[in-house]
Amino acid sequence: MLDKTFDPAAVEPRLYAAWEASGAFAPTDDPGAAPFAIVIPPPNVTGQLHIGHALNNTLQDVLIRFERMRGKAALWLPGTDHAGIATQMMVERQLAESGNIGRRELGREAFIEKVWEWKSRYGGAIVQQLRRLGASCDWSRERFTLDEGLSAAVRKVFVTLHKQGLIYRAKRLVNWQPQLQTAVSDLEVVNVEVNGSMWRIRYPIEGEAGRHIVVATTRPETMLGDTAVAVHPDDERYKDLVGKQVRLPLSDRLIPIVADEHADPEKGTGAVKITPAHDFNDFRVGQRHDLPLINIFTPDAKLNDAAPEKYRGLDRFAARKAIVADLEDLGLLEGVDANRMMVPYDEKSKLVVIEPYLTDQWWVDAATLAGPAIAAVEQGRTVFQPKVWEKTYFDWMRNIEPWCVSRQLWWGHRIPAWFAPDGTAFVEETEDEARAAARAHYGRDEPLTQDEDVLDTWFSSGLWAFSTLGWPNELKDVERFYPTGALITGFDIIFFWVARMMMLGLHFMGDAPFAKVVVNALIRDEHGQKMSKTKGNVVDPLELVDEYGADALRFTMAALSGQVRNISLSRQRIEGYRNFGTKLWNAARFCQMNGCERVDGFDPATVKHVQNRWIRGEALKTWRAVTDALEASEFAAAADELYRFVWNVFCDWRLELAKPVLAPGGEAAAETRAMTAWTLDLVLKLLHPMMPFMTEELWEKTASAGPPRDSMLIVAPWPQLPASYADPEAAAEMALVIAAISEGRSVRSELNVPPSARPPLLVTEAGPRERRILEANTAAIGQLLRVDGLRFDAAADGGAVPYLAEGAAFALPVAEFIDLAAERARLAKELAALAGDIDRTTKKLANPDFVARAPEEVVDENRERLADAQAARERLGAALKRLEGVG
RNA sequence: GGGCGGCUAGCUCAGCUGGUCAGAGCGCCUGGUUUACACCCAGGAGGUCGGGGGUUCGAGCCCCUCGCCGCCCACCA
Repeated sequence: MLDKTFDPAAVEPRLYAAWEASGAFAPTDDPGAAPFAIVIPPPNVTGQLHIGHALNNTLQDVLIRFERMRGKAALWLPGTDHAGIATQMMVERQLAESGNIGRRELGREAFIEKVWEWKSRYGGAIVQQLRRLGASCDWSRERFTLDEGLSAAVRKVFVTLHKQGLIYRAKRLVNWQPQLQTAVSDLEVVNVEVNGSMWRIRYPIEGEAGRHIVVATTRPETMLGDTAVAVHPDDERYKDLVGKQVRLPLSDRLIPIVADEHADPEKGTGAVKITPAHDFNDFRVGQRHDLPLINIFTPDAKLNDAAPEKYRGLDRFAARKAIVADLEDLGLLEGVDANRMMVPYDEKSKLVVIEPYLTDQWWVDAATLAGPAIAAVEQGRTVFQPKVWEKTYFDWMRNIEPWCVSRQLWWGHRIPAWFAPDGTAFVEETEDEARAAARAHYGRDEPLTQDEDVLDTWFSSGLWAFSTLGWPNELKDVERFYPTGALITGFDIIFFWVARMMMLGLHFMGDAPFAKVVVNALIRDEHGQKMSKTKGNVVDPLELVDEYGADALRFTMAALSGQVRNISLSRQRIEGYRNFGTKLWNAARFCQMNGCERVDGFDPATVKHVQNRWIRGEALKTWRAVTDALEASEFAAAADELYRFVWNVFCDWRLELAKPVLAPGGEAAAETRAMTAWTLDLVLKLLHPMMPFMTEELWEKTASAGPPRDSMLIVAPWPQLPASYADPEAAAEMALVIAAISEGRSVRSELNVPPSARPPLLVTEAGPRERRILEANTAAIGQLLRVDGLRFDAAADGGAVPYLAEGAAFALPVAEFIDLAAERARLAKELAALAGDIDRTTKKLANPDFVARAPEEVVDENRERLADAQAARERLGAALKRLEGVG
């Protein structure tokens, strides 16, 4: 006998181990099986499972379990990302905390050794946590972005793109992270609005004593690198100054006043200082006017030797203070205003201000690669779900900038470029090849040194969809599983990851890496607030698994996944779905107690009893809805349908109505038992992708009753139900029964009580309402109610049609009439509602426009509704009158 | 500055191509425990679908407009 509740803590580890040991997670070798692969969005090795992972990986698992049951060669390929910056920062911080020497003192090799050490110790955490969720990944293929195979892919891609001219080295302004002293990409910069100041500074005009031009700036320290002042060509105020020079304060350099469209007469003073080495706009202005670039910063953003001596070595913010003070002393500070402004911060720490900085870096020509990636989505070869994200994708892709892929870090893929003493770079997959290339170039051996830099983490994850399958060395699985079936991921990495996978996948494989991108919303707390450590509203998915079980969390994730932008998660919600599991568990328990065992060779097509024909049709509908929903990756729709079917159809009605049928001596009892067991089995299968543990457990627990199970549920075939299972007649009849019973209060609680033990009955007379209930329903609930006036007429098919003689005495459960006043009020209210309905419909039908112009079926529908309402009014009116008599 | 999304019961949200669309879960109120389930059952209260205009025989659902809220992008001195 099943316990009263399911005990996830006891069951989950055991079942997971059994699944894993059985090899069920690996794709079948059956050559006839259609391949279906999902590559996991690789979490950072340093990561801990958060609620977003729980959502994302639950959906992937639902999908992969579904496709596996459907007989496909389903592969869910797991792995982790080395996460260059994040991991390096974390290990560095730990070194600092434990009082070790820093990275630089340690040296590159020793430091990387430390990181690997750290990875081997803690890197397994997140994959273990995925197992707790029930993720059915093929762990035998687990990958890491720094694995040798994936590194080979990185080298090959880099070299190929370089040879194709799509990767190049260039000296440009980059987003410089001065603390880590590395370049970062545009995406790794976040702009934050802060309170700043705008200083107005007088730049004296050379040769016109006492005259000056006032420039406005939020970053006065950069004036040390100014090489011009720009004004708009049409700006009358400054027209005569164009071509003249100013004497740059503090530096005492002469710089020109140039006319450039960039200067906006509306902004600041209309005159803008130009610092080409420290501002992206000024860089472009500088190029137009052939201005020199003066870099005034060291890599850690202190002033360098290009600055006047007194400022050298000062941090940029200290320098700002000093410069403002000095300007004030010189009487060159015209004023200062408070200013709300956007300041670029480092996306990871959100603490370090990013500095535009002139360096040599490697760039990917993203605009060229973006073309096919845009076309693939335009042509629908890859679709985003929900579709609104396509616009985001297009907007970014169509305005894409060159991608800076080099990072001045140690943890990552070292760039396969070797420099000769003259600075020439030889980009090859191996040092030997580089050497050979150099020899060919120079006609002799030259000493080569490899580029110190590593690649952006997203460069290697951009290859994930095919590098994990073995490319470039082993193509068997690439051929089999690429393109993958679907990518399920969060919207926050559409640019970082999805876009790059599209570009690189199309370029190297010729095909988009996935047919569909399912984009998840961001999970927030129950009030729609973003989860954050400072707010203290972060929920740990593993705690939720401990508390409610993995199935409850998974089902919650699936059910909430329909929310497009934000998902509000509350414990109540999870509790509700945990309760759903318990409900199913108890339904199974009920089946067990009532001997509803699977019967060998049982064919639902042959059932006779109306309830059984009905539930067969309902099961068909649900099977279809769930299958369609999962096929369309509409996880929420599948979850809702199953919730509704299990609770509101199977438990509320099927099992309740079956109770009298299952009573000893019931004619249809055997058939009903078999049908109930069959339905439960179907539910277990349909629910398995979302609630794998409980369903597998029930599958196992019901194995001994009936014919033996041939396999675990995880590899059980997805059901195939014939359309002929539908039975409109039974559906109509049962709809009537359900409606009738619904009208009678407490009838359903009566169903729980054996006839002999029912409470006292009140004898009354049959009226239209009671007749309707009983006549519609005799077969199903006849034995519930003691009926004296029940008669039977011969039916055309030889059966018997029950009817209630007018005025016959009959009995209803006393609860039905226990509160006559309430019943009267209810009827009165219903009548009022009907009156409104009748009124509205009558008016509608009286409207000639409506009758003439609305579709025929709509008009007919309204006519029917009116007739029904009028009939109901009569019926209810009579019932009310009768009740008044009784009261 | 540009773009996108949202504003539907106390809360969190469903409502697909305009014609039972005014819904669900939770919360709240009332009543109910002899053997599937109190993680339960039966019932109830509660919304002029952000405001205003328009199109239509008919609009949460289409158009215009206003108002909030959120997100993304952007070089604004």
